[in-house]
Amino acid sequence: MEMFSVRAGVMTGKALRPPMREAILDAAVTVLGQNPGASLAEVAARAGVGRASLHRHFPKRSDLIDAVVRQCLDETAAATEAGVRGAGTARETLLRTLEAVIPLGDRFHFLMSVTSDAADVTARYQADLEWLAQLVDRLKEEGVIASETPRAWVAANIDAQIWIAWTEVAAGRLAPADAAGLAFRTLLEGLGRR
Amino acid sequence: MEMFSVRAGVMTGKALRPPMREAILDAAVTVLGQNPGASLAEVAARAGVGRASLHRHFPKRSDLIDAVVRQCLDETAAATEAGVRGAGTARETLLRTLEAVIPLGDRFHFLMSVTSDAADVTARYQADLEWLAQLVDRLKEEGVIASETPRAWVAANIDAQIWIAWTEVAAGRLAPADAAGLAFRTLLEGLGRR
DNA sequence: CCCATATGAGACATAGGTGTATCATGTGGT
DNA sequence: ACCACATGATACACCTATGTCTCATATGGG
Repeated sequence: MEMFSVRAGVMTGKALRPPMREAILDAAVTVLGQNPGASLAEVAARAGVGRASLHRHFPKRSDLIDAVVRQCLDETAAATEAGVRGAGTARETLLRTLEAVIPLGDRFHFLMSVTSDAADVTARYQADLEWLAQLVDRLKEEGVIASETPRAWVAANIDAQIWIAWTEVAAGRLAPADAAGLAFRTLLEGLGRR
Repeated sequence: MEMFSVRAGVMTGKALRPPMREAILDAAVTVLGQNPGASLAEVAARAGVGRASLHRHFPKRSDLIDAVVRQCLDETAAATEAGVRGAGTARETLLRTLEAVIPLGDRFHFLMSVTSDAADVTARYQADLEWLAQLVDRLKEEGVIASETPRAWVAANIDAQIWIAWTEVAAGRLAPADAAGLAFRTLLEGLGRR
């Protein structure tokens, strides 16, 4: 179930174990995402490291939280950026964004359930919300979405579809390849029969 | 912001202050709903009650949790029952259920975020899920929803619409009278322009 | 081979939450 | 007026999590 994001190991040909910092962050996303009140001992155990080592990299609990939030913001930002990069209609951008973001559902969920009071974190969070608002406006301009629909309502529905799709995929009830399409269709056309 | 559910005061003509038990349960829904890890001192303070008195009514934390979960189950069950009582199409039942359940969004959210291991609680929870599954089946039989759509997907979307609608109402961005209709329309027709 | 560095394990003090007991006060009913 | 009872405040012991420290070990580079 664990998935290590291997970024090092380029220079040397040897298979490098991911740095401890990465292992801890990955474990924190999983453990704290399921239970925001989990102890650092649980996080350390999941990461396969000693609790003392965890404190060496992240002296205080809030340091760990902030680092995880920043990583989640990095990953989701990279995903949404990739979705936006290919120019096209807002409708196509929405679909590409769903495809890119749904696999990061656990990251997404973590950002929802945890609050960080670091200044840069809240700033970046606001930026993400602003970006989403602009996408909604473009969808309205293209006539994809009725302009009377409240922006907050649309944004909340997009978030919800991402979360639902990831949950269903993670539960094994939905094929990963089908997730984005189903979320896209449900978002725009609902569950009603055409 | 507080809303006391007055059930006593029938025999006597005097205006009775709601029993302490009710005040504590209401406070627990609010406080523990926002932060499941909140301390009992916070709950007691919100209820305007001493921490010792809280322990007299609910000796252990788990007792309080269980009591809150049971009350939330009672309230949501009463609401859904009212929605089902009036015979009609599944489509009408869904709309009535949304109208009845959305105002209980905080209760609903509490049931989602908190886990209780009491036997009767899990049993009633299963019963609620079963009820929802039957409603989904009826919606499919009537042709309201495509029969290929996975049951879990439909159920998750109904839950999401309830939560979104309550959140928007609570935030003051949506009129309570509009909530159920908007959720109903979004659920069946999506956000796309007709 | 030797050494710098990082890690794991454990001990330790501290803080905060939980649960219990006690006591003074206030309220309602008789 | 009196009494039974519930409440609030306080003190207390207990437990868990946190954060710091020390020490033995291993690993990797020079």
